[in-house]
Amino acid sequence: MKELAKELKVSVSTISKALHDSHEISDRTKKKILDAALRLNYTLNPYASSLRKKRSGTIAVILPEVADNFFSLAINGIQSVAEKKGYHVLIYLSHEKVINEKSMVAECNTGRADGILISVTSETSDGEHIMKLQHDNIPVVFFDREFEGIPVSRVVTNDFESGYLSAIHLIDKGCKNPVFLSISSSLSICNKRAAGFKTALIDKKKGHPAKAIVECKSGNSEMNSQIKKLLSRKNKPDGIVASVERLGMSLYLIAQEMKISIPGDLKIVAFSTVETAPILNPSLTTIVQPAFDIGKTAAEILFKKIEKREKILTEEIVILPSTLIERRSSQKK
Amino acid sequence: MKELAKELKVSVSTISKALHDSHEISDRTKKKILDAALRLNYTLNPYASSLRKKRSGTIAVILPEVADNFFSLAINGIQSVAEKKGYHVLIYLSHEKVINEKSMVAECNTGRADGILISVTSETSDGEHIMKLQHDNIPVVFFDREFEGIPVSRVVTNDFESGYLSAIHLIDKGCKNPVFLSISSSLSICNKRAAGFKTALIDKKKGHPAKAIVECKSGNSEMNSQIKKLLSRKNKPDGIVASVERLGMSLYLIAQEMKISIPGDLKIVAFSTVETAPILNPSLTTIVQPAFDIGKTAAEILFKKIEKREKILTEEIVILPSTLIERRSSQKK
DNA sequence: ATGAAAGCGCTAACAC
DNA sequence: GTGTTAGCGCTTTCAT
Repeated sequence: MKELAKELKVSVSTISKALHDSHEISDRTKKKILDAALRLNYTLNPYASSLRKKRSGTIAVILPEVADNFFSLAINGIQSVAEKKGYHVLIYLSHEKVINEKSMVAECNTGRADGILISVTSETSDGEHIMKLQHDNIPVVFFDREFEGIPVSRVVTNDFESGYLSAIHLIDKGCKNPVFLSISSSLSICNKRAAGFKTALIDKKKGHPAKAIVECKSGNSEMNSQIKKLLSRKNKPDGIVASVERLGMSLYLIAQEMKISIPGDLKIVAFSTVETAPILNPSLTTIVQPAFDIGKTAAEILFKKIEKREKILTEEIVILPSTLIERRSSQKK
Repeated sequence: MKELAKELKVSVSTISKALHDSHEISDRTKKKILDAALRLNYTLNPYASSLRKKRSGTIAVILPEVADNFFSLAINGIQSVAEKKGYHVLIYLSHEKVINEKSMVAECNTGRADGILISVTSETSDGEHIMKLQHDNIPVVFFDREFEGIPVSRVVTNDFESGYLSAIHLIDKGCKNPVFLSISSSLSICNKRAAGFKTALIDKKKGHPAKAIVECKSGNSEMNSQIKKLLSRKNKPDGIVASVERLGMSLYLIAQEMKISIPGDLKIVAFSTVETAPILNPSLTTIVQPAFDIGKTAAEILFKKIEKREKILTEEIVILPSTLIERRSSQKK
């Protein structure tokens, strides 16, 4: 910048202003400076700007996993609005470990990001680290996987209703003993789905509400053996709702292996955005979350918070509904 | 930092050194400083450090799309090594538009990132923007989708051989008229796969090598109609290799719609890492790229370049082989 | 409309 | 082992 200034015989402040298209600078000077910058291949140093302005122009996204269609789509939504705002996006993958999540949150609490979007791990059992962020005045918005009981804005789907609906669907299709496969009893979205499911059984007086929620630790080998046990016990279910995509996939593989016929012996509904649902064998009935819009909306709320930098900790809650798409895996005989 | 210094009655440089665990500082002082930092909730400002050190501690990844299993897995690989190195990862999605790619590359050429990993769009037809990065002395490594003809390190899979193998596989399974569905004639990985395919037909004197490569523009509606046309023309193929995941999925959906029996009337092999391959209807024969390792290796090479900051523009090329996994979609009658 | 100068928070060279 | 100081590249206030 100094070089540029010398070259053009103007001051650095003039350059800075010109590069920011300030109205204080004449068009002629602006053009001269812009041209010279281009010619000399000069660009502002973003970190010097950040340091001076105390804004990084960056947001961080902390999420469990990117190799999951839901999260990929959500990132697309987030990125679409960040791009429009001229912001950069840092991605952190917690891999479902709360210890990673905490250190990542701490990393973001150094001024590195102007705001954080977060989808918590299935282990996350307290919200202190997240509250600390807010306390230090850096805006946070949950997308999809919220942590309940703390005043943080969030964009989620209608988990309870979807859980309810999934049970009704299985009952309608003739299931006598439907079961909800939960991935974690500390993950609130999962619990809400489970609660909706259970409530439906009670309302309709079907199945065994008290025994209808089966928890299945993630981590593949253990998960698989738990599913196998479930599918071979005496009062085995004739209908299963998979609370997350991964469980649905495992269920299919295991059913195939155990030669259990879907939907004949077992009907399946999965919470999932997986694109291959219509071409699976059999095609899979899914409850599809509006992943892109969840990400997009969460980012929009975050930017609203970033832009009005007052300390208004309003807790905005947006609920975007999921859609049940019926396919062969839950077909009535 | 100044506050901390005042509080503890030491100098700022002592603090800086202590926080970086310098051997110049006594353990007692270090502990005192670390404790106080924790107590006062103090952390280094990363942008001030970046400014001073002329290193950002950040790498950028530019890729077409994250909602694609291959890229998701590659990101996991990249992130795993970035994390180990204590680096942060900026993600940019070009959405297959070269114009986006160019502006993203330019963004990265401001000192924002210490190195760039890039998988080019299917539109990218020159490497100038990328050469400019290298010229400005910021290291670049291609992962998977390289741009050929410029001296940039790259980590790719054995595309030619895999293409060759895919043709041999279809021929072995009895196909008389196998076709390779290409997504773009400017994407080098796709061309290499196609070239391998064609070479196999020539070597084995099967099919119609000159007409065996069919290009299919991406962008969904057009793509679908092109596939339909292919599947209903007079000399329609009895075997297809889908050059990328998305094409394979579309092919399945359309075949289902058109009631074409797989593998009876049409055998399919897809370049894909999709997890649902074994539970598709029918299960899908895939050529699986080592996505995680491609990302991981590319990141490792990038860090090697970042760390030895000399201007050695050695062009390192790593080829990690793909694996053909045979399933029902290509089964012999 | 332009320029001078202070300072954002840190690091590193050097002095003690 | 600890302190002093210059300066990274920029923005912004104030002066002209």
